[in-house]
Amino acid sequence: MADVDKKCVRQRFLDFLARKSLRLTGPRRAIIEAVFNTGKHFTADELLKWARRRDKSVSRATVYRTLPLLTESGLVSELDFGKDHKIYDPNYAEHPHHNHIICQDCGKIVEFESQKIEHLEDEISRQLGFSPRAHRLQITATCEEFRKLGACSKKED
Amino acid sequence: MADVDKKCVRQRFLDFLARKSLRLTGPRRAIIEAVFNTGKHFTADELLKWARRRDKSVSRATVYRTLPLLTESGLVSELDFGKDHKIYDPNYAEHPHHNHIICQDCGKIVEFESQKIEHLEDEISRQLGFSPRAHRLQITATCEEFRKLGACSKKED
DNA sequence: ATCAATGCAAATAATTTGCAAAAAG
DNA sequence: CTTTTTGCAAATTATTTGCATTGAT
Repeated sequence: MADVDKKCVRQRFLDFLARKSLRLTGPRRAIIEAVFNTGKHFTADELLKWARRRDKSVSRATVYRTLPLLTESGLVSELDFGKDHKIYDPNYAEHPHHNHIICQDCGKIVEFESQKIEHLEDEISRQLGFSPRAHRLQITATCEEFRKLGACSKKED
Repeated sequence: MADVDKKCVRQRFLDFLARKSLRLTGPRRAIIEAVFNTGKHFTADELLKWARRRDKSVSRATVYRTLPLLTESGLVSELDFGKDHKIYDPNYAEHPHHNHIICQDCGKIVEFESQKIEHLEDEISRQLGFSPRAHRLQITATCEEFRKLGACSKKED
């Protein structure tokens, strides 16, 4: 993601705040910077850590109060992989229809899009009497590289 | 689902218990009956309620300790719709590859299968260097019937 | 008898909330 | 100044766990 895009998305969120007459405070600024300077998925706890690097005083409560604003703005989406915590995805604005592959070996989350799958989803939904509004497709997989080499170059952290 | 199937699935779970030398106790029996006598998705709390109809003494802890056995057996699957609780699906054994449509209007969850989508999922996974192990596809939709008539005959409870 | 399974109550852990103080517009 | 936002600590809620007791094999 180019720096222009990051700036653009951040600006769109600032506009969102302005539109709702919400105030741009120090803690909020730190959280926003943290969110839109990463391309990675993150948890509430990670976001708190990142935000505190910019402003030591940011509280956990403020992070939890800001996350709903981010998802409401449509610029971040909430993921759920069955863990006890939610994962947030800052890549929603650029690719609103993307899906996820979660690697069982390295934990990495890879994103992909498919017009074909989406078209089939629409078709089936209609047949069943529904109008699709959103979809979530998650594939759990093992990594071929890991199977062959016993290690995975995609491994994070 | 025919009664034969229910009996069959229940029997498969009893076999699973035997294979692992796990004991068939009263509370477990009540929980098993409750699970395999419904075709509906359920929460831990609902299962507790149903099991207690059969055996008043069943404790919440036992329900929570039995659920992992059910999923481990492969006869029930765990769903996650981003709510604060998990939902369990007793229809896994018959249709291990099914997907879900969640109606925003009436809350109903409809199941469907699609070979075509699954084939595309496999293809894309391979292209990205993965071997797919499991997949979860959830479509959130609105109900056409509701849109036209202002009411939804699928509405549950 | 032996060891797994239970109920109970207390413990977890992520998230939410009440409230008085601080800061934005 | 007025209203929103904050940090703190306490509350919430689904789920898990320690432990003494019960029950299946």
